[in-house]
Amino acid sequence: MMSSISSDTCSPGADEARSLAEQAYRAIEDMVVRLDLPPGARLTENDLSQRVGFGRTPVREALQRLHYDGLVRVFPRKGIAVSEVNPLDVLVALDVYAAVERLVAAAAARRAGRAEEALAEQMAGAMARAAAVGDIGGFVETDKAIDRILAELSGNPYAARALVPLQAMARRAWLFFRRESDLAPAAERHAELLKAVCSGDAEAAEAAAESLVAHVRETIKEAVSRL
Amino acid sequence: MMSSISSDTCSPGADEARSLAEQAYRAIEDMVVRLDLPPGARLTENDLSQRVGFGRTPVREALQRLHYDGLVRVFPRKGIAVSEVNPLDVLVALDVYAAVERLVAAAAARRAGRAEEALAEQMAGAMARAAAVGDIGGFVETDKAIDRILAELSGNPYAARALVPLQAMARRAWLFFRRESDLAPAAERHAELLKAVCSGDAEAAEAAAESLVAHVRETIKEAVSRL
DNA sequence: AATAAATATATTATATGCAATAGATCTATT
DNA sequence: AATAGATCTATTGCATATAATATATTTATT
Repeated sequence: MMSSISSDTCSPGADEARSLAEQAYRAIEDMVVRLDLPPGARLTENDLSQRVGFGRTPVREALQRLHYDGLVRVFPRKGIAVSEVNPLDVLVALDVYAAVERLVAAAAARRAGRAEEALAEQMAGAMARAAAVGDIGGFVETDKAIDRILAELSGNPYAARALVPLQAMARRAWLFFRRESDLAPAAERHAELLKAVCSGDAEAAEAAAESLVAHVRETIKEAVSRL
Repeated sequence: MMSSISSDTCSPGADEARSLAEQAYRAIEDMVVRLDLPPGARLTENDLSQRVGFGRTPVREALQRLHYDGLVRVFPRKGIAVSEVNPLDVLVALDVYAAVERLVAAAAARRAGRAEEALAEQMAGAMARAAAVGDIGGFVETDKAIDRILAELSGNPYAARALVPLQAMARRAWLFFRRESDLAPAAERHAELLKAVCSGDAEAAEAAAESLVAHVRETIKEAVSRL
């Protein structure tokens, strides 16, 4: 009977049953973003197949998604490479990121209620703690979680979808260029964004989103100026 | 030697050698957007395989891209369906479309020069003629060409990339809901956008982009009000 | 006749095999 | 020794076979 419209455009949630291709995507995306697979690293479908334990097909499908996301480059019949982190490119991408993230933040603020406050504070706390201890893994994990929450809260799956590759790129670039001292300010910006959203003030949320992107921009510009 | 950075994030140009998967994507995308495969139509990988003349693998890869674009829905082990045109969803997507398209229009305006004027006028003319004669095929073709030109001119491949699914969705919805009388105004909006971009006036270009999206919005709202 | 179980069918998900090709290595020729 | 050609190797692109599963159909039972 084909059922009525379930609003999901695409990806299954965190705990749902996932295809091997989906698992492969998440695994490889994570390795790329966390710089575990560093920029420029050469990959082959076979390597990754064995690494994640699935056949070539799901890995190949994952790699195509990563290619669309701009995280890897495919050289036909030559191999695959993790994309370089080009700071000028990232700055260009950040313009798009800012525009869409503002929209998401504003929409989320308009829809947020008291119910979200607890979760938001929990996230802000987790991120602040991770930052204080220098726990990069935890920081990134919380960052991803916050992005998921805002996307969900915004009620705009199209914005969320557009954001996916931009977030991946921004996150990776930030991780690549960041210094130890950037952790705490970033956590602070996230906390302010969450607070603005929960307060229901759309304009404040937009400003907070802009401020967050500005921080990333500055981190990258500073790194460039050090070259 | 792996060559230096070629700025392409992804898709090959119009005339370059294309993989079967790329060809399949373009063919099926076109059929979906032009409503040749109508909303709700049931598909199978095998059907499409035979229809486009390739094996299942490239068709499957194309379908996955279309899935990410939101043009088809995949029901695991049940089949595939062309997405319905949900006007409320489209209106949500148009908010994102507007935000990104404004950015693209502004960037294109800042980078446009005298060289582009001829092409722009040619495009505007082609679209106006198609509209006058009621040549939907030609209209859509020109519309796509204009989008490609603006994306190229903007110098922001990330915005262009984000726009792809939004343009497909907006185009399809517009084709679905439009009436004969919408053709000419749409062509007019496109012409104004092109003119604003070529004039180098970023603010005017943004306004023109907004006006174009507003026209789509109105077309859809009107259709909804007729239901 | 109605219902439940069993079976068949349709379809995607995954694995694997083969083809095409880019690049590296080896060989022969001068 | 240097170079051109040939051959080998690695790698993705594509096709196809198999597995898993959802749905439809049939059959048996009451």
